[in-house]
Amino acid sequence: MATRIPLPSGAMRKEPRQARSRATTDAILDAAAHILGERGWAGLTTNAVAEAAGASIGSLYQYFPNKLALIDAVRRRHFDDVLAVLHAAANLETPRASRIAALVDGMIAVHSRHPAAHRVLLEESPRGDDSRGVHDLFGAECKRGYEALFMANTSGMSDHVGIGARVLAGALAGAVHEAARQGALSSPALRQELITLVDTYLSAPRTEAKSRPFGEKSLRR
Amino acid sequence: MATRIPLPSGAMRKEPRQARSRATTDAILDAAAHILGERGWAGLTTNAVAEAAGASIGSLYQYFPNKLALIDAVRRRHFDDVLAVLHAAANLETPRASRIAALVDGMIAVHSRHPAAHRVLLEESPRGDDSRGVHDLFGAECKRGYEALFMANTSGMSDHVGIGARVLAGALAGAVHEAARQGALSSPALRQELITLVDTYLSAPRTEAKSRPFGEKSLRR
Amino acid sequence: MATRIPLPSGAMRKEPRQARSRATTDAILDAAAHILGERGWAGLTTNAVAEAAGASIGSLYQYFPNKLALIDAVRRRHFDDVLAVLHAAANLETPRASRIAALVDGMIAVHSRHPAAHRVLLEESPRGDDSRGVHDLFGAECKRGYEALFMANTSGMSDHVGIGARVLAGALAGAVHEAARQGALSSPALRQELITLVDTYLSAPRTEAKSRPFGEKSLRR
Amino acid sequence: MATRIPLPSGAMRKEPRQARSRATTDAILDAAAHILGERGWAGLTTNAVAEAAGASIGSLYQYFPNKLALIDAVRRRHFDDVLAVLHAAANLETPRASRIAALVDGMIAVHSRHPAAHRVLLEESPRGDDSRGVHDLFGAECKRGYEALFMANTSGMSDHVGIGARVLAGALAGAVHEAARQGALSSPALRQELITLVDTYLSAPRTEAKSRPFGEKSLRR
DNA sequence: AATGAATGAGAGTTCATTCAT
DNA sequence: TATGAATGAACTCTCATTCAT
Repeated sequence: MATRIPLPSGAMRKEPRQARSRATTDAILDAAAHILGERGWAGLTTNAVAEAAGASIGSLYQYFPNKLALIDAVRRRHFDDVLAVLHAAANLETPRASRIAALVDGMIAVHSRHPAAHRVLLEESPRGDDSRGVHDLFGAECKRGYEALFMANTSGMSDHVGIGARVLAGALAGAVHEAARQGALSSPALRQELITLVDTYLSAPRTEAKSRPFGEKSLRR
Repeated sequence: MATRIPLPSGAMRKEPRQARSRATTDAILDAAAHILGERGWAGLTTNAVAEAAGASIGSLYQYFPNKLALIDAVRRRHFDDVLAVLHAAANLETPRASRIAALVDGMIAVHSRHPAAHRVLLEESPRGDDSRGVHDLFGAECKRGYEALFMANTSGMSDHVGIGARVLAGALAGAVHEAARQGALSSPALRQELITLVDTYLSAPRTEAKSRPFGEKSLRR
Repeated sequence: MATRIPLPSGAMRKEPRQARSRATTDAILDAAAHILGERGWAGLTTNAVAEAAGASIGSLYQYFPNKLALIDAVRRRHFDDVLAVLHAAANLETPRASRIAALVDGMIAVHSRHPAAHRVLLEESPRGDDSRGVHDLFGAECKRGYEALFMANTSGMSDHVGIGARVLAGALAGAVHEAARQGALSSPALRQELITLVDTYLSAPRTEAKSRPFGEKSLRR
Repeated sequence: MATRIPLPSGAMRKEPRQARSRATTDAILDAAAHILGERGWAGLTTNAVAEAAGASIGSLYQYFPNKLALIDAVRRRHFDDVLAVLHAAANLETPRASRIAALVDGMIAVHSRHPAAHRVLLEESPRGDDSRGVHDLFGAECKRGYEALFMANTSGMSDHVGIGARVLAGALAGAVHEAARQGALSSPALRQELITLVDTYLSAPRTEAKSRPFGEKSLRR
């Protein structure tokens, strides 16, 4: 594989300010996401990305110091999208149902662009050294977003905010990825079930009592 | 040069019958799962697997015709574990709460062995040629298992069995994987939240009415 | 891992159009022929070829998809050379003796470049998948060439054209290869004996009578 | 490939005196010749030979110190056969035509056992270090045999004995190998053409005059 | 003696990355 | 600035050979 990491692998070699540069980097990122989804990590070669983007391999390295920085950038873009969805879903000025629908619709929309790429991106793929910073930063941001959403939509108080947010995040992402794998992202039934999933989970009665022994009774509402 | 004899890339070159051989192949599979979780697909080299298993690279290839067949075998083992959990959770002779607890506990247990390996295994990693068969077969089996579980634990009827089962499967796996990533698999709070997730989702009122327009009302219990 | 894309294993990955590329591929082919003659098939490693050609192993694979395609290319070049000699030797506008001398001199010249490589090339060395096509095509072309030559230089008619051409082809190649092995390719005595071989063989009286019983008499002139 | 040569690679580890051992070594040699002809040098692996011979790889190494010694033994057997044919063809007590027929028939017979193996064996395949001795010894013996045959069947004197013998040897072997490749070894026409080839070549008028300038005239009888 | 699992050097091939043009 | 030929470290896989049983 090689994966030599000579440079500080910083985000980008040069910020693309010109319109042309911007178009090139976007094309590269799109190509990377596309190939990632289509052929998986094993099929994601820098040369393949460059070719699919209509650029030369040299140009690719003009914008991204190495392969890891490239996929980090793809990931960052995906995080941005997810973050935007989360912010919308945490907006208390809209009714609860709308917020949940916005969350579900947003997640579906986000994953509709490169259906298969995201799971590879999130679940696998090594993180660039820079990512240790950037990725964790965005990961934390996502966590905060989900926690805000969790608190905004949950009725009672709960000391499970951290865990609950992660469970929600994982569950929703998992269900969407699974649907993406089956090519069922656009099914109305999926939408409805996801809403049910999120709605019922967030509606579950919770108390502040720490580690209340779980028993048969607690399962019944 | 060794004229390439494609081999069905199938399961194994030779079935390990002796105790020793069996121990070796198991060690190899464990090593592969371990490395997969520890270093991801990019870090999974056949030599690293052999070394970690305390075997020589030659021995590895005595049992697995190629790298893909190796990870397919790891995947198959994981599928078997998941399947066992599903069967237990679909057992109608135990009370509902027990079934759900068994499902959650089982999934947590299954993912505790190689916390990080499974997401890489399921979400990424190319499928061997043989996998197209074996994997899909197990995938279908899992689907059936989840559908049985869905029907066994859902109160009303629903025409969303297929989608619902997938949503449940994806959500549970996603949440568990996310927790595994955070190293929170053994947290009691996680267990409780997962039970809540599954329980509330399965308890959600469903009707046979096809594509009932989703509105504010349906979100309220 | 790089999902194996079998490639027609065909001629070349990219046709070398530029002068530089052409020089590189030629150097590689020469190096391959050289090593083949010097160290035999067992000594022909792709890395050795690349090094001998003054190129990197990567460059070699830029032009030849695999080792088999490489030796197929070497073979093809040799076939071309042989074909050219055959065409010259079948030219009826020159006197018979000249034609035969041209054949012998041509074959000696062709084998003088890589004295030992050709026998390895023709007698051994697996044929690439593509070769099945290309090689047989050239083989057929050679056969036609030899048959034309046989008919052009034989006095009487014969129903042994096919066999006779092959015998001539094999005999001449065999004698030249044997001489090459002894390093006697440039000996004038060799030239004379080869001419004698070809001349007397082609001059032998032949009749159309099928399978005339061979007896003592037929050996006497 | 490895081809480590640790032992003096002497002929054989132990002379097979017992009948059983003898049968095993013969089976191994036959298997080697068979595979060599069938799959070429690249397909000749020690494990394949052992399996084809119905022996274990361990047994093979009990009789042959390494792969090279194995093929040297195969070669030696072939040389013995050829030598026997040469001796018969040099026997002056039988009429000339019979001698030539014996040569041709013998060579055809020798190559009928493993049609394709011999060319690989003679033309290619590395010589074991021991072979340097054994092979050259047999090679010299063959050369002497062919020279005897050449002198015995040529009418006039000639200073081309050495070259002529080699040309004859190479031509005959080449023609037979070519026929073997085409699967035409048993054709009566082949036999007749080979006899013509040898007969006319040996019958060609030769003088002692050294390097008589070759011209148009010398081609006409 | 015979067996065949195990070994590991080394061969074929890929692909991240550089740099001359 | 853009290109893509060239590079070579690292990877997958084979097979000659050994040795415990």
